[in-house]
This record gives sequence, structure tokens and C-alpha cells, in this order.
Amino acid sequence: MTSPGDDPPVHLDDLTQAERDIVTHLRDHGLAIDFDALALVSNVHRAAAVLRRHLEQHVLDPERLSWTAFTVLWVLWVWGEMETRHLAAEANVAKGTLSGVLDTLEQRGLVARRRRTSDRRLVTAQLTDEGRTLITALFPRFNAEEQRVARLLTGRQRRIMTDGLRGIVRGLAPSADDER
Amino acid sequence: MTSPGDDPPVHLDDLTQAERDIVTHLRDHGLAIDFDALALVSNVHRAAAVLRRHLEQHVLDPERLSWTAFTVLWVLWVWGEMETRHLAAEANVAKGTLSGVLDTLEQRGLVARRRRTSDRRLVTAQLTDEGRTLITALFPRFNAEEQRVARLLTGRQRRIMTDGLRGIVRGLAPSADDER
DNA sequence: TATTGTTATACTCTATAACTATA
DNA sequence: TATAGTTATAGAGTATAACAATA
Repeated sequence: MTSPGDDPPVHLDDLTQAERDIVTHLRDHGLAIDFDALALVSNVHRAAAVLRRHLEQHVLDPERLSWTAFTVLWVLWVWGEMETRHLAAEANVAKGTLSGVLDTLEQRGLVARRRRTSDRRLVTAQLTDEGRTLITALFPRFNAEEQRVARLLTGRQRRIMTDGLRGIVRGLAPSADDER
Repeated sequence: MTSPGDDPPVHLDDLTQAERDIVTHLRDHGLAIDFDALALVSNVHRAAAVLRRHLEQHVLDPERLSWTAFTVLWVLWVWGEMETRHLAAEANVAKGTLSGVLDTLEQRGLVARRRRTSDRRLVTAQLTDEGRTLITALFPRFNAEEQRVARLLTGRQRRIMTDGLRGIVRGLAPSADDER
């Protein structure tokens, strides 16, 4: 599965102090732990948490939008009117959560719900003019912060990381998306 | 900041269908959006969500441990007895959250709190024997799942990704850790 | 006065399941 | 009977602020 020569020993210099302590601890215990795998997974979570906090504080909080509310506006902006179950899948939230978020966005006049006449069980959501105006103005500011983050890396690093992250999502999603 | 030649045009073939739709949408709107930055940030979040769900379902849920409870046990395992404010920082949770998690872990006999005699405002936490037994048995199983994920990538990809993620954390953390 | 940990409140999100209205 | 969306409940987490004990 892994090509030969893929796994040289851990380079302690590149690690944070915390990570060095972990290596020492695991070595002392003689446990068969793959530190590279540990470091990869834990840094994905650390980076996601730091990124989300940053974007919320700098872009979303001033507009009184939650992370999910922003994502919903963004998805509707890109794809237009959409059935709510697809919207929930795209925004990566449970359908119950989406109901509540849509209630809020509808009350604020940013989104409108509509019942399908062909199959009256279905409900679609779409941006109002006000919603479109908001996301059109807001997204470039969101993206500007994303760019600040991306500039911490080289273009080569960015491409390899984005590819790798897509690979993780593809590799785990099939078993994880049984039901939302 | 960015070295020259870092930013060739987006390679549409590498993208998911959703990402291709996004590129088309942004192009149609003529907005100055950096798609690579967008793809990087959104895939960090997607990967983190999928990873967490996977690890919870396969390793943590059967032991009735929340993500944070597991992290607390892990941190105490590696660093030993610890003042709770450092424990909260290391586990990346608010201090109010930690109080509740420690209550639960203490009731289950996995962790013990102790008040410092030198400065009686301070409280430390440490693993009980039972807690140490649990995390010593559980962590290798957690790490085995981490390895399954890591094997989706080449060793070169893993190293570059882990490095890049550390860079993001370092680049944003100073402004984000004002208060927890 | 400032700091540590605890507690309380309001909010966001999750998972699960019951419920309704349609099909 | 099955499906889509809504609603309800319990749990995990956040931010914020008040609080008691201690320094």
C-alpha cells in the first residue's frame, strides 16, 4: 500500500515541544504507536479549530452569522434553489439542525422556503435578494482571510495538502455518510 | 511572501464536481476569489469533521467517551499530573467545559482532582490506576484507526501536510489564544 | 485587586426518535 | 409502507459573566 522508502524516522527538530514530549513518552512505554499518523490527525484538528475560530471572530461574528448559517448562504449562492436534504448534506449538518438554521435565516429575510408542487413532501430553499446581497459582499471578506492563511504556505504545500485532505475525505466518507 | 511560480492555474481535473461548480460560479460573477485558498480551508474542515466522526464511531462511542474526555485522558497520560488551566489549554477546550468533563471522569473513577497546598486556588488533575489502564489499552486502538487514515496518503504527502498544518496553527494561534 | 476554578445562562450543533403530510 | 421535513429531547461544546476562595 505504502511505497518503499516512505517512512524515515521522525525528525524531532520539526516538532513542537509538546510533540517531542509525546514521542519520549511513547518511547518510554515501548508502545507500538505510529507517531506520524498521530501528528497528522491531531494537526488536522488543531488547524481546523484555529481556522474556524479565526474566521468566526474576524468575519462571521460581526454579521451575527453562525458557521453553519454562513455555509448555508454560501451553498445557496453557488447552487441556487435547492432541496433541503441536499442542502443539509452540502452544508455537512444534520437535517434537524438545518430546519432551525433555515428558521433563523428566514426570519432575518435572507432565505425563502418553498414547497414543491410536484411532490408536496419536498421543500426547497433559496436566497432572497437581501440574502444574495449579503453573501456577495461577505464572501470576498471571508476569502480574504482564507488567503491570509494560504499565504502561510507555499503553493506547492497548498496543492499537496488540499489533495491529501480530499483523499482523506474520499477515503472515509463512504463509510461515514450512511445517514445524516 | 510567496515564492515566484507558486500559483499555476487551477487544475479542474483534480477537483470534485462540487468544486468545479464553485469555480464556474465564481468565474461567472467575476469576483476576485482565490479558489486555492478556499479549497484548502474548506477541505481542512471537511477532513476534520469526517475524521472525528470516524474515530468517535469506531473507537470512542463504544467506551462512552466524548472526544474531549478522551483528549483529557490522553493529555494526562502523556504529561502526568497537571494544573487544570494548562490541561484545558492542551485539550483545546474552555475552562468551563473542562470542569464538567473532569466531574464526569472523576465520577467514573478515571481521574482524580487534588488541590495544591502551595497555592490553594489551584487544582491539579491526574489519572487514577483505572484511568491509566483504560487509556493505555484504548490509545493503541485509536492510533490504529489513525494509521488506516494515514495510509491513504504517501509518506511524502503526510510529512508535507503535517508540516503545513503546524504552520497554519502557528500562524494563527498567537492572535487566537488571547483567552480561553 | 487579580487570579483560579466553579457555576449559570444562552446559544450552536449532534444523534436519535417521534410525528405529519405526503407519496 | 416509505420518504421529507419538522419537532423534541438529551448531550457535548462555546462564550460570557458572576461567584467564592485565595493570593
